[in-house]
Formats: sequence, structure tokens, C-alpha cells
Amino acid sequence: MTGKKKMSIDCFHCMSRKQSLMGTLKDEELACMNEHKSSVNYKKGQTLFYEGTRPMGLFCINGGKVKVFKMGSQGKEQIIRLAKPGEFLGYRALLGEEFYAASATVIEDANICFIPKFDFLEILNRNPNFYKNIVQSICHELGVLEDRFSDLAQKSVRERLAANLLMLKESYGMEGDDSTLIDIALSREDLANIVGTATETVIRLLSEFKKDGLILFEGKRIRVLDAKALAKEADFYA
Amino acid sequence: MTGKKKMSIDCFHCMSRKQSLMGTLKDEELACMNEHKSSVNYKKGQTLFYEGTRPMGLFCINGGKVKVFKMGSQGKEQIIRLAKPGEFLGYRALLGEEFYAASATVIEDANICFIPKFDFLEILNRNPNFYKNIVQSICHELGVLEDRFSDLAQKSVRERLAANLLMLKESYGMEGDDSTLIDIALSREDLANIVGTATETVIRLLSEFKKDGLILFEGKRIRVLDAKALAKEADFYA
DNA sequence: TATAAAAACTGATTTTTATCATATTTTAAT
DNA sequence: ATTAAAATATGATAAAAATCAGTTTTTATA
Repeated sequence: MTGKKKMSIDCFHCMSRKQSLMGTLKDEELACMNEHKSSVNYKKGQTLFYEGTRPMGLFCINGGKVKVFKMGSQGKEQIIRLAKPGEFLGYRALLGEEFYAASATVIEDANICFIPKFDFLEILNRNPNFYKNIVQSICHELGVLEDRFSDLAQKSVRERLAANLLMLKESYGMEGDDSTLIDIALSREDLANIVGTATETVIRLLSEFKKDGLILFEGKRIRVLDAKALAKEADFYA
Repeated sequence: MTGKKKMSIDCFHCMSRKQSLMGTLKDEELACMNEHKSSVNYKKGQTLFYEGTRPMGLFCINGGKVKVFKMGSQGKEQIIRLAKPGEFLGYRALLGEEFYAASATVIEDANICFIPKFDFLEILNRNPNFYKNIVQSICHELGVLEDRFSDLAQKSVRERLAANLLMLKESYGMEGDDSTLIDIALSREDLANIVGTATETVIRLLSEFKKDGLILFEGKRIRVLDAKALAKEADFYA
């Protein structure tokens, strides 16, 4: 359980950069970011930051997967969102000048860059377009969360599970040919903490969906066989 | 059901301005806003904007109260937030360059200003501090919604109702002496649509809280008699 | 002010979902 | 390879909350 090790990857050659918000950065800013960033390897289970602590900088996922969650009073996690390569973590707290509202831990071994707060804000100030993109992304996230909030209040567990499987397929479906395989290793418990239900309930519903031919298990991964039927289960276009 | 009427209030003398995000605006920008804004009186039940439509500008509440909600597939509203004088509406969609994710309708007769998109963005561009404040506010809102999302997933209806009553007391408690009276006329149905439950359930729980001496009904309003006990019901500091 | 409509309320019942108990399978560690 | 621990699975039961049905009260309107 050690795992943290410096890497010598630079922002110019970072594969995840292109599909990230940093796509718009000019060479100069990228150089600045590159100069001040540090890159660390994390093992599954390691924590990037804890709810209630002060943000010191921005995390940028280069490889691997991370869950962002709040701990409920009964010790049950509520997963707010998942993050994958190309995504930032911690900018909401930075720009809002608040403590972290949630914790972030690695669910698949990851390589993650860290840009100190000062340097990040500096780059933001120098690049109005980059700033605008970040703001736009936060606004979008707020809209998405409003949707999910509404669903959580109004849909049944079964509907929410179906809806979340479809969302996961969108986010983690593999490129091209294998777009039906959800390429993220979530435990049943994590899935329950996304959907907002008990682990046993997720297990039961998953096996129903499987029995009905909507999904299939492939190791730790789930394959969506019938997205149409799942959408119906999710009460989409109702 | 007519009710829309132009008013000749100006931004300089607007009472709700001081406690709003516009507090930081300079005279020049305020003049710009004043010049381009229009002020309209709305009656209870009238709608400011509809989910799925394109935002044309910013709403600024001068007087009255507004609910922002999404319509679920069973025709049940989920109230995302309430807005009171001094607050803006519609900036998330404007800055995110998206359609409205929710609808907004008046729940207490209101006077609301409207600033066209172009003028609002212009003022934002000219005033980095104002822009920064707005962004900060959006970030804060996202954090608050994450909290509520987590509570919705993990707390019982009883706990959520208690928590929401306390929140409403914070937001709508009157100044000074009468801080225990929640000064907003919410129907039982609206309250249910905030908490995320059935109207009957809210009615039952409210009358329990009343029987136990935690709250009191005063006309259409609720008075919080024992905030400590309510906080315990809400599972705060658990 | 009479009357209709809407909102608030109450009780009975059903449905959904969580919880508890326990078994089986998988994964990790010695 | 063996054993312990964790994750997954299944059944039985209990609890929470929704739904349905009906009544009373309040509010709005002719």
C-alpha cells in the first residue's frame, strides 16, 4: 500500500490532455502548468482529498478512475460523481473558495497530476478562454446534478439503477466496436452508493436485469445487451 | 390572471440590490444595467421560464418569491431551489450556454427585473470582480446541492423534512425578534416537492412535529418552536 | 354570501425497500 | 496451496413510505 511515485510525464505529451478542458491552452500556459505540476501514481483505495479540508490545488487525472463521495452519518458513502482521465478534480472548491464538500478516492489505479492553487489561478487569470471553459463546465455539472437530484427524489430504485447503467455506458463504454461494455470495475457496494440504495437491492435488481437479458456480467464489468429495454426500465421517454 | 405591468424602479434605489451579488457593481455598470433592464410585476402562479427553453437574459428578484423546479415523468414537480429578493435566476444556463434545466414560477407575488443576455454578459466582461462573485456563487450552489443530494439518498423523509424546515428558517426567518417564523407561504404540496416525498406524508409528519411542540402553524406559515429538537430529528450532529 | 374548487387532513392498505441472517463464491494474504 | 477475509448472493422479515379513498376545512369565485 505504498504506491506514490513521481513520474516524468509532461503536459505536452499527456494523452488525456486533448480530451480535457486543457485542450484550449496555449503552449506558454501548458509550459507553466508543466513546470509546476507534480505527477503521482496512486493505488486503488488511496485518497486524494478529504471532505472538510482546504483545497491546495487542482487534480488532473492522467490515468485511472476516481470516485467523489460524501460520507453519511451512518457511515455510508454517497457517490456524487466518478472521474476519468482528462477530468479535473477540486476546481469547485478552489473557485468557490470553500473547503472540499466531498472526498475523492481512487477506484482503479491512477496517475494523477497536481497543480498548486496559485499556479492554477494564475493560468486562469491569463487565459480568459480557459476560465470560461471551466465555468461552463461547472454550470453544466450543476445542471446534471439537478437532473440526478430530481430523479433521486422521484424515481424508484429500479428506474435509477437502469438510468445509472445507461449513464455509465455513455461515460465508460469503450470506443467503437465494444461500446456496450461498461469499462469500469465498480463493486456492488459502489454501484449502490451511486444509485442511492442498499447493496443487496442492487444485487437483486442486477440479477433480474441479467435474467431478462438486459445486461451481462463479464468479470468485474457489466455489459449492456439491450439499451432500449434499459431505457424503458429507467422510465426515459415516458 | 394578467398582472404583468412595467414599473419605474431604478437599480440605484433598488432595496434588494445591496444584499445581492450586484453589491459590488460600480455606478457605471449599474447605470448600464438600469438602462437595459425591464421590471415586471408577476402574480402568484405565473411562470418566468420553462425547462428546455433557451435563456434570453437574467432575472433579478426585486420582491416576492419564486420556486425553481423540474417536472418529473409522473407530472410531479421536484423543487430544486427557492429564490427570494436579491437573488438572480437563470445565470447557470446563461454561463453554461445551455437551455434551462428547470422551470421557474412565482409563489408569492413578485416584482422581477430582466436584463437581456447581451447586456448581462457585457457587464460581466467589464467587471471581473462581479464575474468572480457570480462564479463563486455557482460553485457554492453546486456544493449545497451535493449536500442535499447526499441527504436525499441517505436520510429518511422525517429527517429530510426536519432538515428542510431548519434550512427554510435560515433563509426565511424574519429579522431580529421574529426569527423563528418561516416567512414563506408554502403549500403542503410545495413542501413535499422540496423534501422529495408525498403530500400526505408531509402533512402527517408536520402534525407530529406540531404535537411534539417542535413547530406551530400560523396561517400559511410555520413557526419553529424548538430548533434544537428539529436538528436532532434531522440527524444533524449525529 | 352562496357555491364550487382547491387544499388540508385522516385512516386503511399496499408497495417498495431496507434490514437481518446466512450461504456461497471470489479475492487476497500467508 | 491453504486459509482468512471480503464480496456476492439469496431468503425471510420488518420498516418506511406511497397510494387510495374519503372527509373536513379553507379559499376563491360567481
